[in-house]
This record gives sequence, C-alpha cells and structure tokens, in this order.
Amino acid sequence: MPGIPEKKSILDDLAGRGLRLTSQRRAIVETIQDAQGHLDAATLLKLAQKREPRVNRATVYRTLDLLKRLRLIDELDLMHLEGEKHFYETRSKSGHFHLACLSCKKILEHDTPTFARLKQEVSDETGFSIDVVRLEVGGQCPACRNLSGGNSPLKDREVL
Amino acid sequence: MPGIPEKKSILDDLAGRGLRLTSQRRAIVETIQDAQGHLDAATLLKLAQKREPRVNRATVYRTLDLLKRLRLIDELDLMHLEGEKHFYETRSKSGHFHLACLSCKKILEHDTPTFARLKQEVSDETGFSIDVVRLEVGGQCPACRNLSGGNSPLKDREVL
DNA sequence: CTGCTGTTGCAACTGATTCGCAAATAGATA
DNA sequence: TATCTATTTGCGAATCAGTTGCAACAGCAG
Repeated sequence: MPGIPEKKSILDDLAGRGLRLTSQRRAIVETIQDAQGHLDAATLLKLAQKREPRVNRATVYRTLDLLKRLRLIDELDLMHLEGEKHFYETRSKSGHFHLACLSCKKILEHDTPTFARLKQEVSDETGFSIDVVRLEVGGQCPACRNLSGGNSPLKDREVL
Repeated sequence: MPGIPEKKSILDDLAGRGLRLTSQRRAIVETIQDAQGHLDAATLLKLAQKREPRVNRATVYRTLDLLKRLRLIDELDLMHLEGEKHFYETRSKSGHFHLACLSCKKILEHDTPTFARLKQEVSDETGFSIDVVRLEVGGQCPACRNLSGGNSPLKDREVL
C-alpha cells in the first residue's frame, strides 16, 4: 500500500512521472505545502507570486487540476462559506474532515475513528473503490452557541 | 424535536412563516418535490416553467436560496462531476449520502448506521450544533471496476 | 548546445450565480 | 370587494471562479 506523500515529495512525485519541474510549479507546490490554512486559488496565486513573480492565474488552475488528478491534493468546498470558490490542502493532511461554523465562519478540523470505519463500510457495502471522500459539517461552534444564548442556532431573523 | 418536512409541507411551511405563496414559488417547490433525481438550477428552471411559464431564472436562484436557509432543501455538489453547478433535494430525503462514480458519472445514494453515529460523535466530541452534513464519496462503481479490468481505478494514462 | 515537447502567458471566453431597480402582486385591512 | 403596501418578481447587466486557444517559452534528454 503506497504511503501518503510527505512534505517535500510532491515535486519528486511530479518529476518521477516525467513531468517538468518549472519554476512556476515549484512556487505553487511549495506555497501549498508551506501554507498553514486552506488556500483558495486566488490566494494561492498571490502567495506563489511572492516566490516567483512569473506565475500566472491560468497556471495556478492548471497545476491545481494536475495535482488533484494525481491525488496529491484534496479539494474542499468548506460549505461555500465564502462564495463558490474551492480550497486545497495537501493529501498528507488527509484523514480528517472539516467543521464549518456558520456563524463565525471558522473552520475546524476533526477526526474520529468512526470516520475511517465509515469509509471501510461504504466500500464493503457498495463495492465502490473509493478515491476521494469529502465530509463537511456545517453548524455552530460552541463559542457561537454561547453568544447566541443557547438558542436554536438559526432563528428566523437570522435566516430571512 | 421538529420532524423533517414531508412531501406537501414546504409550501405550508413558507406560508406559516408569513412568506407569500406566489405561483412561481409554488411551481418551483412542487417541481423539487416531484423530481425523482437531483436537480440543478437550470433543470429546475426548465421543469418549473412547464408548470408556470412566468418563472424566471433569478427567481429560481432566490427561491433555492430561501429554501436552503430555511433548511427545507439540501444543496449537493456531487463531486463536481458535471461542472460547478449545484444540485438540490428535499430535506425529507436526508439521512443518506452520495457516491459518485468518477468513470460513468452515476450517482448512488447510500446509508449506513455508522453515518448517523458519526454525526452524533462529531457533535459530542466537538460541541458543535450540527445543521448540515455533506458526505460525498468519489470513486469507481463495481460495474466500472470490472470494465477497466480490475486495475487500480486511475492509471496515469487516464489521469494525465 | 540543440531540439523536441511539455508548459506557460495572455486575453478572451464560459457558465453559474447575483444584483439593482422598477413593475407586479399576495394577502392583510377597511 | 376595493385598497394598500411590503414582498416578490422580471429583466438585463454584472460578477465571479474557472477554462481555453494559441503562439511563445523553456525543461531536459541526447
């Protein structure tokens, strides 16, 4: 069973497949790997350009698409809290899932053994070979629950 | 604990909140409720216009947004198999999740008790009050696995 | 160092969704 | 039933994320 790619290996992986290590790809990949949070394409472009000013928007999208298809990164929607853009993280961080607080917009990462079991069960029960699992939870974090007075998280006046 | 809205009750729910039951809303809501599969906004527009020709695209989006915020429908991404559009289903069908075959693009609905347990655990472990859970699995269905000769589902030549 | 081929930049394009505003109308009220 | 008014709608333009065609560029194998 192949291991999940480690910190520095995405570029190695690309090279190993005969793909060219351009300065643009280097900048983009390193930006993703060094990033703390979840990057969207526009942010990734800006950060990558600090390392290599010649990075173009189209190249960012093309590289993200490449890394996605090679399963070196995961694409997240994060419950569309900030519009329809996507977010990305290295696959090495995989295994967890994301909780989005609909009030304060914070993203929390979480994991529990049941998640792994669920994946196994789904595979067993359906016969699917699973490539990607995207689990996203939207709700209200403990802090925001308290602020809103312990009420149901979404009252009419907040919703309408 | 309020029950999950039943077949005919979305319009009642809207009325109960003092929202106006326009012919457009009726057409859109009934279309969603009567639909068999998963509707995207464009398809919903076309189908709703068969019931009420005066339905406009903007109204479809506004109504979907309203129903989403009232938690009467769920929004799905279905792994972006067909572009970036979203799909919708009534919340009464909730509880299951979706498996998308990356080869034949078919969508399979599935459920397993572990899914419910997972939600409960997440809530207990994180203190989140959960409003929406979106679980989507991408992979290859049994039929497509056989067609591709039992190999790993995504070989280089398919990916690059 | 050269050439072949994979990559890139550019700018125009697409497709989904949103917006501002004037006109229409559901539903409460008289 | 006629009237009133806040809500909802249609329209078309705008936005936003992501994509594309093509000529120029640049890894890297030889």
